[in-house]
Amino acid sequence: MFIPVQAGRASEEIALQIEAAIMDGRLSPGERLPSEREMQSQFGTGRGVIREAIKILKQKGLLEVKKGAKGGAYIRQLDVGNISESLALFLKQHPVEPEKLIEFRETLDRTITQLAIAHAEQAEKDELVKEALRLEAMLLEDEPDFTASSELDRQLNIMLARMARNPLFEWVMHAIQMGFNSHDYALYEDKAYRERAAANWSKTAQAIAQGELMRALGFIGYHYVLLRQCIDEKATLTNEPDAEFLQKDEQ
Amino acid sequence: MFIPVQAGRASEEIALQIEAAIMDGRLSPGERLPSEREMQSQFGTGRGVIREAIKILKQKGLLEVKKGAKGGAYIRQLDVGNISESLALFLKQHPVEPEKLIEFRETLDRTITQLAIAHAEQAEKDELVKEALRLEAMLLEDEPDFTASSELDRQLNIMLARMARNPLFEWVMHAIQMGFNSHDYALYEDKAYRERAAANWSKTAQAIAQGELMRALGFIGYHYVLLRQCIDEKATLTNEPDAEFLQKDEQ
DNA sequence: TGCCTACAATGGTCGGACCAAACACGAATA
DNA sequence: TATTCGTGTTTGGTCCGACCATTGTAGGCA
Repeated sequence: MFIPVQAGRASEEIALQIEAAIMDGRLSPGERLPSEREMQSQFGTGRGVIREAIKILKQKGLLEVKKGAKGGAYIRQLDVGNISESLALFLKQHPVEPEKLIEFRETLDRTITQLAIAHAEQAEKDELVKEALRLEAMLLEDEPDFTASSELDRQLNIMLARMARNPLFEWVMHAIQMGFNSHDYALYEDKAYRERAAANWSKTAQAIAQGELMRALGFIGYHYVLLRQCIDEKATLTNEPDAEFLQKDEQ
Repeated sequence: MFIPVQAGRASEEIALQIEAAIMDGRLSPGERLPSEREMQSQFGTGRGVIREAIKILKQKGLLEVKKGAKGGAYIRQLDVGNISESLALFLKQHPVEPEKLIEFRETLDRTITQLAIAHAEQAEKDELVKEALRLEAMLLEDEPDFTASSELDRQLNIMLARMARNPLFEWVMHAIQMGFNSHDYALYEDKAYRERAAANWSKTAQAIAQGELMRALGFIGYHYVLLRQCIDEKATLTNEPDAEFLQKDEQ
């Protein structure tokens, strides 16, 4: 099945061979690779090289390694998690201005909304409304659970993306949702914004359910108006002179 | 209730430590990690573990490893390549229908075009026109170089994405371009399509350069009309050669 | 029948050895 | 003096053989 290697960078060569075997279906998700000691002799190389190759593929998300008897390297079905992770890593080194992220999210939302209205089943649209109302109720409580509501917000977005009936939008949305969960939920910290944003989510969902594209787009626009306002306010608050005072306070 | 912890895994622990050091700036791009043998004693572990940790980080794109004296592991500035790669990998395992890809690309192109017209410098727009004309000239030859023209087409797309002045669009476009380079260039194989598509690219670029949004969007629409036609034709040709005449009434 | 222990398979780690590439520096040469 | 050629040192790349830790299982024992 595998061809022995001799050139430099053997581990990468081996990783490529295994990756190819996975990609063209000679190995399918759930199956197990031979044990390290066995591959060692199949490839005609040392065990360290095999281990490094496995590490590479594991990092790529293609393999899952288990210890013990019946252990070994199992082929994994890739999920969006890996993309989200590398995106998050990238964004840590290349901070994107919040405005750029918002711009991206807004165009993404608008596109997805159009597609969702056109393609989704009525049942899904009703489900979206139901969940949006649930989020609204959750956020109107006196002591909202921020973790739960952020999670629900994320799920609403992903649900909407799925309704577009195009996996590419679903994946991009997923990656964005996982890549940064910081800015968006600033909106929910302030009571005034929270109530308006929640009500707006419900209205958006209802407009979608009724097939009212332009109204839905209007609500989406308002959501981002709110978000921009909210972030601006926070920025001026923390950049004001008394920020200095706050720092001293912390020491 | 409790989350199981995979004990051991020293290499991953080390990778995390180094990654943290990079992320919070204790190590900056361009700097060099200690040699493997040195880290071996610093971490109090075997050299194999260190090597596996380095492999992980290298795969993540955080390190670049060089051999020889003055070699070693250098901290790298991340680029979009890594994200594109993981997306491409994902897309290979989860094939999407061509129509879904086209739908995605079309909305992406339209959005990017709007932003590019609004944000790009005139010089960039003129450069785009110049390159589009170059592509057109290249494709009008009797014996076009498909590799070179596909590459130029890709670069035009990425150039346009960069003009949107939002790294997120650049990233998505990059990833898409790398993820599948198959369908799009079907357009260039047939002489009739090739000429129309090339001329259309030039017109699109010119409309962008002149700030004519609606005209540009029109040309983009036409590009995808052509692409869909072309793919349909190919599909019917390869699947049932006799049914060719059924598609004739389309134009 | 049901629990428990011993065993075998497998990944994880260690240390030492050697190879191969890349660079530095000095000697030999034009 | 400037250039070229070796030669040595540093460093990653590979191999080997041993041992440890975990895990599933089969067989023994109550």
